[in-house]
Amino acid sequence: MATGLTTTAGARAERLAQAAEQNDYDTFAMSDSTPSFATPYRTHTCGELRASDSGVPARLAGWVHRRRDHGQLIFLDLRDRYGITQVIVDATQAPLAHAAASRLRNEFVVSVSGTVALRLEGTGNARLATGAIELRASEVEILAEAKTPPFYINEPDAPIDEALRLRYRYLDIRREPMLRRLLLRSRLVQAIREIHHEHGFVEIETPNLIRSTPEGARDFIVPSRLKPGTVYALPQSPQQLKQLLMVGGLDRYFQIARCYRDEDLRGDRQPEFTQLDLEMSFVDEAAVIGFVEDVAIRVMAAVVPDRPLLQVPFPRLTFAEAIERFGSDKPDLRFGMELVDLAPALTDPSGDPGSGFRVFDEALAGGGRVGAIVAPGLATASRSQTDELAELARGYGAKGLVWLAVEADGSIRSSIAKFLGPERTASVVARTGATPGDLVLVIADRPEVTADILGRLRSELGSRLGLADPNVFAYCWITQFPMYKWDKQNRRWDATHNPFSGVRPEDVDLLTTTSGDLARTAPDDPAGRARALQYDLALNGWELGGGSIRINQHDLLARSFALQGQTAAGMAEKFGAVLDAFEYGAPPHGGIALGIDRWAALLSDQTNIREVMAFPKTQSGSDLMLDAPSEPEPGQYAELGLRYVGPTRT
RNA sequence: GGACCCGUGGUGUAGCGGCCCAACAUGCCAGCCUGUCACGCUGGAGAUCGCCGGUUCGAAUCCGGUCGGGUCCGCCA
Repeated sequence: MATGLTTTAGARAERLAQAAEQNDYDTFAMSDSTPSFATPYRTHTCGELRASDSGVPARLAGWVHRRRDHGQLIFLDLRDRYGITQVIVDATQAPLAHAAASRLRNEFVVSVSGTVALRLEGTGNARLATGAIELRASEVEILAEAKTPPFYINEPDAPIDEALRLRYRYLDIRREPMLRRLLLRSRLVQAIREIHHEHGFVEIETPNLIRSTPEGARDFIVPSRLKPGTVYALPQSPQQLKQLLMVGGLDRYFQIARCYRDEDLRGDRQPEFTQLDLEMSFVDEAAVIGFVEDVAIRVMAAVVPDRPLLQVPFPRLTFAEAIERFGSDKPDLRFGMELVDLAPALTDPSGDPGSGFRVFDEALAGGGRVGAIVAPGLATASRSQTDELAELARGYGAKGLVWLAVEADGSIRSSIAKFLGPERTASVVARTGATPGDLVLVIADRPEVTADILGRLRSELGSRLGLADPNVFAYCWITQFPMYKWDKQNRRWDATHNPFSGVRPEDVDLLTTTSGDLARTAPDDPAGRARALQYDLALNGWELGGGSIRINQHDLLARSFALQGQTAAGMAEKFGAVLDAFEYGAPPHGGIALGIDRWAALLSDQTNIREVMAFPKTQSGSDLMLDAPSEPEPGQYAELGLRYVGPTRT
């Protein structure tokens, strides 16, 4: 196959190195081509001129980054998105230009004509790419005056209230950190587009006004004027549409797709966000994973060529293994601190039943799990610090938190030492591998709850203790997700990912119930053990995205849907188009969707996707710049046949 | 839906019952300055401390509410 889908790890690594060499991106450069930026306002950009240009006449346009007025001599730092060039205006050489320069203030927009000249001996500025030269001004034209900005444009490190930055986002974007991140994001998307086109993918736009599709999240809805009383929904993802494109024979589709979900926001969640959405026909799981891994490696080479990848090819963990070892389906592999199952250490070697600590014994007797993580260096934690950790654990749903501190001299301080006795206390500590100075944190609960809480503690402590190398990128694949999770409220199975996700061939026979009737589900059904052809890609503890090989056979789909409590009528209601389409020859297909915002944020070392979005919304969903959302214009409700009745209680 | 944190000249902070008609830095304005690059020097203006209410002889400071922003839980691929 010439698509790179079957490349070996070695070839992939080689290509990575090669790509890294070829991509020598300057901070401000947008691509490796160098288009001309000359216009009537400028002959060059502010990042372009070098010593070799000295003597040539030039005209630059940009914003006044800073002005240094020495009386007869005025220095201007002229800025555009390509860089900064020093302009010098000499009253004795160009009196008119000097008069204009005297009027200038920060952020005025000017166009300056003059001659490129080497700077005087010893006055070069090594911090500027253009620092060897300056533009000796003959004419200074003010293109636009500017009010004093509400915050510093010219100090990249200045802390500024984010609300203020959002209100004046167009000014924030002038600042170097935002500019750099938006350029990085542009390169990210560019690299994605390039590799997809190289591999024969077709870029297709899908509509934003669609029918509500049950994806799990709340839809944004748009009332229809032409059909009063009905609504469109904004897509939570193009999921069904891309599957229909596969039925349409497109074979390889991708899109940089805007998606919408009306749920509460977080640092890594905005109401509208962007996905790399792709779907391929006639592929298996390995083919999709292999291609997407190539995309990711290519992206790294194009965007962050000198940042190390922890492991290539990316490690692949099964869901069960990820939960077992890290308590998370998106583990941060940059540090260890793996979960330890304490059960074997809790049995008294003398054959005495139980651990001596009732909480542990009850958990184990009920099929639960007693697990631990080791926090390096935290043995000196004070009582109030361990209390704080216990409070944290309770916030994650823990009933309590047991800790054992291994003191510098090897002795063990613990609230439950007296229950366990010295022998079992020692064996517990030995099992965790904790060494003097470490703090062992123990949770006892149902297995999945224990894993979840320890996973969250691991993640939080990893960040507090700075265990992860911030320079490294650690990708990993999580595979073999369970097909379903038990929905307690509705007493039925619920797709963990996507109702169309395929089942692993060896687990097809598990798609049954103990009752024998697919409509009468119970939590101990074999279906609960069925694993899906589903995969997630995680990066540094963040879920970048996930996908699956879809079910393309009607009877299997019907079976899977029945387990999810869907009646034939309900299916037709919700998925009519896809089900119809599948009657006309649906190829085997699968794909993935990756969060572009999260990806760009991680590659920019940001913990917040707002930092890589030009115009993001606040946590309460407002756009502080446009002041959205706003009340409709008079008549808009009437036109739609709507009336506002005020907030309703749900 | 819930928990917690923040809101003081343009900006970032200090002040946390009276010493505050509020301090510092920076920015802004004016003047001076021919080699600066966070230029420098001199002088000046600028805040009823998010808003409303309460406690108190007295509130930036304490309490309640509210608005705005953030972090997290729930929610959400």
